Amino acid sequence: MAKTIKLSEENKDFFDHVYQVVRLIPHGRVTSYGAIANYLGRKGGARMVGWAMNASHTQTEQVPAHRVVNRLGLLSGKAHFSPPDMMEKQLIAEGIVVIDDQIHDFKNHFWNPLVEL
DNA sequence: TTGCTGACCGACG
DNA sequence: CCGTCGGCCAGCA
Repeated sequence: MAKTIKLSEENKDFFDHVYQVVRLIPHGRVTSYGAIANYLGRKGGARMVGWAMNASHTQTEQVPAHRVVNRLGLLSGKAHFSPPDMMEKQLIAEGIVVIDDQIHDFKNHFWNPLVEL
């Protein structure tokens, strides 16, 4: 039976929640998989965040997955973009310095949902 | 159904 | 510094 649909601004589904958080990343900022996982309560579930990103292309809404990197500021997921250089290109277009697939001053551009939200 | 993999992270030796 | 292991959970053969 159709019970109360809790579809509010916050969707309780992990994947959808990940997408929403990623979309909230400000322009010119980046975050890490672990930070998102931690924010969602899946402290060790950073892999799931990456998995969600992999499925992000299926979403109608565009997901700025290029703003999500690993905790080292390394563009670990760039190989999943097309072309792979797209991720780096997007970041650079937002004023982020990327050297050798690594974000320069990563901590300076880091956006922590635990703090910002 | 089981078992393995995956855009990760942290701990241990 | 490097290799290895456990944890988290979804998708697929």
